[in-house]
Amino acid sequence: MTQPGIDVTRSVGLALKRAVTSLRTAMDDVLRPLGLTVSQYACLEQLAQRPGLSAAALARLTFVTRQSAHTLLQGLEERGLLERSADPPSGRALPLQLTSTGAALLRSASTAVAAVETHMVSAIDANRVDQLLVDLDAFASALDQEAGPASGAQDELPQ
Amino acid sequence: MTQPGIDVTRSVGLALKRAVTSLRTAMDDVLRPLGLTVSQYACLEQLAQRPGLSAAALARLTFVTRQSAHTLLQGLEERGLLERSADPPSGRALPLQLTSTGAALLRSASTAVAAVETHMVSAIDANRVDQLLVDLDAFASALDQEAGPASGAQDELPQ
DNA sequence: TGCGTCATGTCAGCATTCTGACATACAGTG
DNA sequence: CACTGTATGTCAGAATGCTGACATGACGCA
Repeated sequence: MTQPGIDVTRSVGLALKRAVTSLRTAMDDVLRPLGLTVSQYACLEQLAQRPGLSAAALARLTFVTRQSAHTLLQGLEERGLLERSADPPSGRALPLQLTSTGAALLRSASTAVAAVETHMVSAIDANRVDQLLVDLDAFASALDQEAGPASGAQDELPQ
Repeated sequence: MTQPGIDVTRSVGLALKRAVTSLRTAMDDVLRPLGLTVSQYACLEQLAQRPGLSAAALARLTFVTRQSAHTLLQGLEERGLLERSADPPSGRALPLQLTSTGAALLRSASTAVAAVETHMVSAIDANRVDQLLVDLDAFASALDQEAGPASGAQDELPQ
């Protein structure tokens, strides 16, 4: 029973999972009144910061497949929160952009999500936040390089 | 565009998600040759450390619903990796335990997973690991209390 | 010009996990 | 003993995300 080193009480992986699960639940709770899921919010947020993104590019940024992004975007488009330019400027990629309705909804969502994140972050010493970000990023980088490219999604990010 | 505070480059939530996504992918990669998913591995691991657990208790420990655990356990039982005592000692709870086959497979899985986690953790200064665990735990606790009980799963953990 | 490759959008099917619901078994209370 | 409450196991359906596959448009190259 004394295996290599899976002490549950000090597994970083488990601690990460717990934190993410709690965060996701909390975000779900504040986004539900707005009729958004966490994935949908992530899409809107990215789209606001990078208008004209294609669906495939958006998928990479939100760490899902472009198929998943496709169905998700369909729902958002039907609700009038975003629109896709009818004219493909270059290849097949259709630039996406928020409608004014979508932008307004995103503002509410951003405020709510920011409150959740602020509350979470306030649970630790402010001086450690920056270091924490660096460490988490180091984790992702270490794991991604190990497994070869295309770890988070099916392609590299285009930057 | 200058909203409350959703600077993507320094969002703790996003950093957490990236790290967890990368970790999950890496674990999937090493567990796939063994025919296990991350969820299945988590079940086996918990079961090895706490033999006699009921399915519902296992669900709480692995942060899923007992319905999900049920279907997952069915698969593991059919593969002969675990067995449930036919006699309910008390209520309806059927104690679960690993078979020797399951224990052997878990040993391989544990070794593989430990290697992934070790590799991830080695990306940061060893002195910060303990603090990181404390901080992540503080995140989860802060979020859980906010949203009321029953955040991670549908019930509190029985400890 | 024609062909191979790649990225994208899209459809279909499958897997996983969730919510909802129901039956059962025990504990507590009258 | 009967009634209520709680915990568990289990089934059914829906939601979400994945893999696989295909068609299309752009680009590089002979």
